[in-house]
Amino acid sequence: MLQISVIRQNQLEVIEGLGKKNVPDAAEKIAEILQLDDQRKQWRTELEKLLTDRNQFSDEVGKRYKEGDKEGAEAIKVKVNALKDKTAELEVLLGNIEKDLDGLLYLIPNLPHASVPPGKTPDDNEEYQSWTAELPVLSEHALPHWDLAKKYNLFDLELGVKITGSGFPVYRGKGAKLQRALIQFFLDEAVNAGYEEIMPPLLVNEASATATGQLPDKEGQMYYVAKDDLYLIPTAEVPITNILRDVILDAAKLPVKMCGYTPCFRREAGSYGAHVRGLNRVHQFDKVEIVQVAHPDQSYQVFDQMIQHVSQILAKLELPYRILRLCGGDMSFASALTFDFEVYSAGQKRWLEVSSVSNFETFQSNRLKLRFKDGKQSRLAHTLNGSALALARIVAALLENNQTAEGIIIPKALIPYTGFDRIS
RNA sequence: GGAGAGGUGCUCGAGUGGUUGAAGAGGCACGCCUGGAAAGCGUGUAUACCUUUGCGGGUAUCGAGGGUUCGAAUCCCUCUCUCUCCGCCA
Repeated sequence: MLQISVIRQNQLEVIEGLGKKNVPDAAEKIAEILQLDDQRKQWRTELEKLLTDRNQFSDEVGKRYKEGDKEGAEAIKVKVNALKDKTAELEVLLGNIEKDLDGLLYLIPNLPHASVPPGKTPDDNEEYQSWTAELPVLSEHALPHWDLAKKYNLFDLELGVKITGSGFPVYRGKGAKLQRALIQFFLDEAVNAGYEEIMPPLLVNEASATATGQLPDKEGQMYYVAKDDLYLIPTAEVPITNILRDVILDAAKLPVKMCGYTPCFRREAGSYGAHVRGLNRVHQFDKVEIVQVAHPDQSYQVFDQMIQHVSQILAKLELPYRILRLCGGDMSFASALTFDFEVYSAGQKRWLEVSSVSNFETFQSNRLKLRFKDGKQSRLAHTLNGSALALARIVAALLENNQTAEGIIIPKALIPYTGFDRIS
C-alpha cells in the first residue's frame, strides 16, 4: 500500500496518478484518508500524554511503598484509576480509526510510473516493442492447439473435467514431457542469470497473501482452503516475495534475485468462449517466476534486465513476440509499471499473453515491511517480478506455430530437455 | 491426533510483579593503542509511531491476542510456533 507520508507530501501527484488508474473519486478518497490520519495523530498524542502520566504515577506508587508511605501510595492509585478510563476510551477510538484508515489504504492501488499511458482497456496498451519480422503463416489445414493435442495425445481437458473440473488439463505422454522440459529450461535460464532457485510452499497464509497485494483486492481469484485458512497460490510471486517479509537487508546484498517454479491456481470465474479454449485460460498452469528486490535508485535498470531476460528466452524458443506497456486501466492493483509479453499463436491467429513483468516500487515492500539499511536509516526496497515464463500459452503457441505435415517441430534450444526433436 | 517442555535483542543467555528496552557473554562498527596485526582498553550497536525547526522528549513492542494489577518479560486465559516421546503416515 501507499505510505501516508508520501500521500501527504504529494497530494496532487497522488490524485493525478490514481486518476490514471481510473480510481473514481480519488481526490475525495485522499482527503478522507488525510483527515482520518490527522484525527489519528491527535488522539495518539493525547493518549501518549496520558500514558506518560500513568507510568510516572505508577513509579511513584512503587517508591511510596518502599518508603512506607502507604497512604500516599493509595492516593496516587486513585488518580491512576481515573486516568485509566480516559486511556481506555482513547484506545478504542484509536483502534477503530487505525482500522478504518488501513481499510481505506488497502483499497488504494499503486501509483503508475510517469511513462504509463492513460487508458481503460487492453486496447489502450502501448506497443513498446513490436514484431518486425514476418509472422508465421500456416497452411489451410493448420489446427489450433486443442485439436493438435487430440491428434498427438498431448493433453486432455475432458479428462481434467472428470477428475477435477473444467480448466484443469491432464498432460500426457510427450505433452507431459514437454511441460517438464519447458520448466527445466526456464529454471536453467533463470539460474544462469543469477537467480537463486526457490521451491516454495503452494499454499500461503493470509498475512502472505495480503503482503503481496492479492488480499483484499483479488480475494475472489484465489482458491481458499477454509478449514486451515490457507490460500492456493495464484503465482510463485506470493511465497517467494514473502521470504523477505519483515526483513531488513544489508544494502550491499541488493539486488536479491530469486526464481521458482510452481503450479499456479486461479479461479478466473465467468469466462467462456473461443478465446478461452484449450490452454488459453486454465485454472491450473505451470510457471517459472523471477523476483528481484532492488535499491530504489536501480529498480528501473533491474526492470530492463528482466525484460531482456524474458526476451532472450522467447528468442531461444523461436517464438514471435511483442512487448506491451500496459495502460493505467489494464495494470494490476499493486504495480507501478508493467510490460506484458505476447506471443503469436498462428493456429488461432492471435497474440497470447505469456509474461508480465512489473515494478511495484515500494507498494509491496510497505506491506511486507521489506527494508534495507541505507547508512543508519532503513528504507523500503523496491520489489519486481516477472513470469519467465508461464507455460500453458507457450505450449499453445509452440504447438500451433511449429506444426508441419511431419509433426510438431521442437525448437533447438529445447531438444536437450525434451529428448525428442518432433512430436509425430 | 495424545502427553510433556519451551518461545527474551544480530547470536547465546540471565531475569517469577516496581528506574529492566531488558544483566552478562559473543558478534559487529567506530575510536585509542600498534610499524602492521592480534591482544588490550573505551564507545556504540532494535523497530514502529507521536512530538520537536533542531538537540531532544515520549509511547508501544521480551511468539500473538486478551485479562488481573497503581504497575507485567514476570501472574491468569486463548491462540500459535518449536523441541522431545507416543500414534498415524509418503
